[in-house]
Amino acid sequence: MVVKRPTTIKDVAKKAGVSISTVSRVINDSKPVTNEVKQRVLDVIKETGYVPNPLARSLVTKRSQLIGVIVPEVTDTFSAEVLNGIEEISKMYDYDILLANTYSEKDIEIKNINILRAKQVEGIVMISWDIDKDVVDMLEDSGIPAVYISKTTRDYDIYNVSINNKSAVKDMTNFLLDRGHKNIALLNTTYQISNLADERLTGYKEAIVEKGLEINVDIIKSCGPSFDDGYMTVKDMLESKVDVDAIFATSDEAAIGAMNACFDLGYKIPEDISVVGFYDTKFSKMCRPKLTTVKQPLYDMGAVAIRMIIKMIKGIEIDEKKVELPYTISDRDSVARM
Amino acid sequence: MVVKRPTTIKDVAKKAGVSISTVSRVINDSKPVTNEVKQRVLDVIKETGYVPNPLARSLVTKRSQLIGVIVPEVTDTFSAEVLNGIEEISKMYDYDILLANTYSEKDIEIKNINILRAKQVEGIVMISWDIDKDVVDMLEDSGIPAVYISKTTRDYDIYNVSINNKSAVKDMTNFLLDRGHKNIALLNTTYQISNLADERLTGYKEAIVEKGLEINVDIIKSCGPSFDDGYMTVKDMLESKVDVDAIFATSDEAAIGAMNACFDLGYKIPEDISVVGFYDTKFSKMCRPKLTTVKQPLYDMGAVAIRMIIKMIKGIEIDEKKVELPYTISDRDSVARM
DNA sequence: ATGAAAGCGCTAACAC
DNA sequence: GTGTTAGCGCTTTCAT
Repeated sequence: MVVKRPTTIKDVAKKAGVSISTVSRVINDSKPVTNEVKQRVLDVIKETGYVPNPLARSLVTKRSQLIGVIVPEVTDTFSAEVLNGIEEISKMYDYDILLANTYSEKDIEIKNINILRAKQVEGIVMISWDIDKDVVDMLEDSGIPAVYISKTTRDYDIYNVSINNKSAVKDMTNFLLDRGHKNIALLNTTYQISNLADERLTGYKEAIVEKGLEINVDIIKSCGPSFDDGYMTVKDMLESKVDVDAIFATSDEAAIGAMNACFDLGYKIPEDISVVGFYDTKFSKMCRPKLTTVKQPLYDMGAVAIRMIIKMIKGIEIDEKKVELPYTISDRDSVARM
Repeated sequence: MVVKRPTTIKDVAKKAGVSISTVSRVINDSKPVTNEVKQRVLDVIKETGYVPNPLARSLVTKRSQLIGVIVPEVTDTFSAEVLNGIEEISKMYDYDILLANTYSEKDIEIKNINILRAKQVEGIVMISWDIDKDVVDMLEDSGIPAVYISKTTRDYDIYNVSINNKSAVKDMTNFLLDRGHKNIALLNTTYQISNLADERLTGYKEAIVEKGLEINVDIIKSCGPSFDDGYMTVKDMLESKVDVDAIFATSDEAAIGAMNACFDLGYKIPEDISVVGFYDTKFSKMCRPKLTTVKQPLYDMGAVAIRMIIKMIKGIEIDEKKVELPYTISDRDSVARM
């Protein structure tokens, strides 16, 4: 395993009998070069397999061709699919992805932002459930273009890509209502803060009230996003003998937990109780019955965020700071027509 | 959003009234510096928030503190959990992760290796289902330390982290046998090549034969790794009325597909048929009954790979090129005692 | 113990 | 159109 010294611009220049600036002009197409000379340089480059050292280049241009991506959990399906979009689009623009994981911990977020800054990333995409004020301020201070992919932007004046949670929940609630359901339980995902949960709750309530029905607080539950959270919440709820003909969980995993709780207590889905989820992750097609859920354009959210970042890097004006992407309802097999 | 020019070593030197070499010595602790001077420099650094520019540093030291990670699919659970281990450990050693996705396509793999090389990564972790000879040669040629996390190394002389597939399959087959099962169907995951499938098949056959039972080729099936693959394969198999009292799928998703096929055809799990999987991804706890499966140390595989890379970068000898990590059987609820 | 100076590989004035 | 030169921010001899 011999490590050979890579060819540099000097080597190419010497071999082609030109100056290094000419070589630079050829590789960057930055200034006109006589065709004959250009060809000679190109030949040498091909022959030697020369690749410009991006470190040296970045040092002088101040451009690293690197974009930092901060995710709460690589293993989280939501993040992974968004990351997928980010990765693919950034490659199209010759950017590379510097990845950092935070476990949703503010300290780690801040630490990672510092690392990414030091590595000279040109922009940062921040995926997180909630957004901390300190983090926003810090990113703002750094002057690095930043786009958030967060479920709630709170009231910060930041660039953000998401879907409209309130109206998504409202639409799904209406969907259930239109299918004849009257007692729709809401398993509202909570994170550290209630801002997002509030938005969703509002959507839910609006739909119910507009239908002329009453809000039943006994079937509105705060509940974590995991399978177990959904399972336990529904188990408790059903055992307390409330009237429920549909369950809307604001996470697919919780919805599947809910389905399993129903099964275990002898309820049939969707005959006895309908269950719907949120996100349309791959889980939703793996359970039986297949889960009806709000489909969010995760890949596109990543793609859009990257395109925004690149615009910002280029100094192109962006009309809207907060982008809301369209969602749809994936109607599968877990909702009855009553 | 004012972009302020970052503090450089020069600024610090001037402010502290010393030369830039002294500052360099202080930040790298590379040569003795008088305590008093050191303190002065440290104060200025703190005051200005100076962070050394890693690009400039890398340019002279030839060390980028970057490790390239190539994955077949960010959204794949296996890759994501391995990536998790890689990310966490590399941060511990002050390395950052440059991420590239390949969709298991050789051309993209090669393209990405080139990009990573150009970005001066010090090492590459390559996660892939199968390993292409061209890729191996290319990586070898580049002289960049590389560790593979692949399910099969074929016969290449490469650094690889995995589990022993043959013995894992054999152990699980024995587990089923010991529980009294006699007709164990094998859903053997196939990728482009059969090398890995062969290893697994051998493990399966050895267990059966050593128990003095006969191999029944009618219940040995090649089958993709997805939910649908498992579902269809098992549906076909059960409809053809073969004798089966257990199904061993070499992927969790296929196993869950298998479970669903059983349900749909009226078989109870585990009473009528036991089902087991492979990997222990999060799916295995989300289905009912919970899936008994071979648990692989995915996080650790990433961690071990990174540690190997770092050793290689430091020029430390590595005793074994191929590391096999221990696996266990996660015994949950999908296997009967007969 | 400290400073001066060279140079990592490249781009971008500036000359000609 | 092409070459010369000055840096980018840093580490590392080499003097002192």
